[in-house]
Amino acid sequence: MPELPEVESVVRTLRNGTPSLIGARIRSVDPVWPGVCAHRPDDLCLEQLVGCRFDSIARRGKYLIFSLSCADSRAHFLVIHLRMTGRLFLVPDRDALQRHTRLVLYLAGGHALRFDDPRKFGRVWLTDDPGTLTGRMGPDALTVSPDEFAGRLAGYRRQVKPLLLDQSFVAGLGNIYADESLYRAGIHPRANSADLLPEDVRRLHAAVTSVLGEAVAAGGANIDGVFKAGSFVINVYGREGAPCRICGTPVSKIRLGQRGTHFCGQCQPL
DNA sequence: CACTCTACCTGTGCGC
DNA sequence: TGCGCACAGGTAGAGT
Repeated sequence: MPELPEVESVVRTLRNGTPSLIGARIRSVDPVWPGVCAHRPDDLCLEQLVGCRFDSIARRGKYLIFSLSCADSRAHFLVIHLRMTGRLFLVPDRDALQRHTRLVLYLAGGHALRFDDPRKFGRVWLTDDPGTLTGRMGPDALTVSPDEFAGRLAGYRRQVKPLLLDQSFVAGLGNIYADESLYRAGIHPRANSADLLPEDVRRLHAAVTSVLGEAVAAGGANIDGVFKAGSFVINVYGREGAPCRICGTPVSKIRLGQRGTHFCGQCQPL
């Protein structure tokens, strides 16, 4: 399940890996599963990608934003959201499509950018204005300052876990890192944001940015071998009943805002 | 505004 | 063994 650290890892691999996607020109497009393209009314068609060149790659929350140079010399952006199970990689263009391949962009030079996604939740957009997708998002959760975090939080009166998941509050946290951040901060997921003390808010901000920063540095998470890519150690997510690594109390699991929520009742009192 | 529910999907893992 | 079903969750949108 790609959240901010996993998406950042994809960005860095595509940008700095060998080969790099930067500078590559799109030779042809194979929309293996056409539903992968969200295609809102003002969006462009994927066929218009042919001939475009990748100039740069950025991340905004969990969105990947590819800046393109195209023949019509207008600014085009390919935007991709991996959602739950999407994966993106550069492969030799002779590589066989996989069962869950949804889109292939064949590049000049013998490689292809392939998008695989078993659950078909992931989407791509081709647009002149990525702000139509990311405009309402809050600041990036990896780099938000303590003051901005506290200032924005003060505008809400909500359960803190669903608030952390709200991309218009801060962008990039998903279910796993929201639980991990609250655990590190020692804050109960059901706590109301308006009841947090200034020191709680400061600790929560530090937890969010440090958890994400460490996960980025580790190349993502490692959940009992489910995520093989990274080595970030998970403390509560998916560990219901297992002993808290701090106090030994069995990790609790509840449902909060329709989401599985994991925490230590001892270390995160309400 | 805060919240709840539903829809979108399919692989996994459980109970029977 | 095989069947059925709950479950996982990011986001949008509708409803309370």
